[in-house]
Amino acid sequence: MIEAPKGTRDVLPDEIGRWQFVEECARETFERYAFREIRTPIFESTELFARGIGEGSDIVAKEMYTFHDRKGRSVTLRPENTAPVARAFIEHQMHRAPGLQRMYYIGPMFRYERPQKGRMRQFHQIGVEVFGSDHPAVDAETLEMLMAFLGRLGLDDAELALNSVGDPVCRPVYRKALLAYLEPRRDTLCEDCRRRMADNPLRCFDCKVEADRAVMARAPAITDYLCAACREHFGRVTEYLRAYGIRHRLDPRLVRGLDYYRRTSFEVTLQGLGAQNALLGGGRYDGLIKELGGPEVPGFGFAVGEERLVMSLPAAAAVSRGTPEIFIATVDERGVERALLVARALRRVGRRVVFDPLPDKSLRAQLRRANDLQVRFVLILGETEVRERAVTIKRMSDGSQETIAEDRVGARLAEMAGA
RNA sequence: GUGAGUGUAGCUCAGGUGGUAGAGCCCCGGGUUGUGGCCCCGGUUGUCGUGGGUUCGAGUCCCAUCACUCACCCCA
Repeated sequence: MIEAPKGTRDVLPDEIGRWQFVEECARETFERYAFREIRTPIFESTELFARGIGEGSDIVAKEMYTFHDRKGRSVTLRPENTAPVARAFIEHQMHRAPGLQRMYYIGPMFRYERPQKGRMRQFHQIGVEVFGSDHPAVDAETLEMLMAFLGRLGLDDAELALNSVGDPVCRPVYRKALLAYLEPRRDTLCEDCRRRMADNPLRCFDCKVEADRAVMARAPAITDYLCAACREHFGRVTEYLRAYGIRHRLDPRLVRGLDYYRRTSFEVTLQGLGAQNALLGGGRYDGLIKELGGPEVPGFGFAVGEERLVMSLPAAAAVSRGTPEIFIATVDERGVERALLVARALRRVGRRVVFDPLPDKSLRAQLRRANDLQVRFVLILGETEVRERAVTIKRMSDGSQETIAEDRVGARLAEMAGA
């Protein structure tokens, strides 16, 4: 049997309502803030991610789905979408448009990893990007939009953690200070942390080893090393958040894995997600456009893991949608032909009609099926009805039924449905 | 890439110490020769993940392999 590839899965019709609910909520919320959708290719030149995300990041180093096309070009299934959106921004000279550019996207991403709870090789992200301003109000307003979005989904226990990771002026200074603290303690740290010290000492803050956490708790905090400009920016962001009344936790140990982040960095965590408790992450990336060969344009954005979102949705949000309201039952071939015509007439006036051509099944079996589908009405087209050009309408809620002329069915159903 | 756990019916799972498979749900039919839900009666459903080995005999023991799950790494 051929099965879905490792790390991929089907979202079946029974579950799709939750996905559609989340996506509609996202579109509606984001568009209130003047964000517009952008759709970029699902694969890009490998170089885009190597330069955008950073050669040293785990994503680029070991998690990309990279292959060569028939002409030998190296292409990669996108592992994230900020770099592709930035690429599109540059390619289409969007900095020449007046004002800020605000975009959102919804779609699949790919990372070659061992699957576990909340982590798939093909997963989906809902994300937004704002280009063209480094004003802290952009950070604050986008965060406010994010929290509004989560609120509409009923995720009230989401926790926002916030930090500033500095910029190319102050981060190297902090890095040096952190290493100066860690070096004398190298021997007490775990193997992983010693490795982290070499490539990105800030990652030591993510360590889960108890002893290491104690060491890191007393480590210097990046917020004490920010340059004046970064400190000013971060201060303004938190002020705006206070003005909004948005609950958040300042976490000087919050570091993110992608190289392009500057200044504001944040994530939202939720209980119940398993070991992968980050629901989303984001931040400011003022150097990215330039790095990719574009003009000096600042940016800010975040990406939500849609699987993790759907997983965390309150049960009450499990809306079933578009279910049929009318079922047509027949008992012979003559009835089938009438059923096709009656169904078309009803659909033309907007009713959702299901007709399973099962005249060989007993009426009882067909009604059982109608009951499973939870339709409100069943139209019966038996021998008598066909002969008299009539239709029997059965109301499933109380079992009552009446037989009327076929050409009056639409009007009568409208009355009954309205009542 | 590393570690642990689990693979038996469409689904959820039972099957001490080896004797060639079971329940509930679902599905189908009937109780109602044209009427759902509840109830009752009857019925179908399996290469026991795969391949080897031990044995008179393997769902059960051994080895290998694959898949899934969870965790590490890292991240959404």
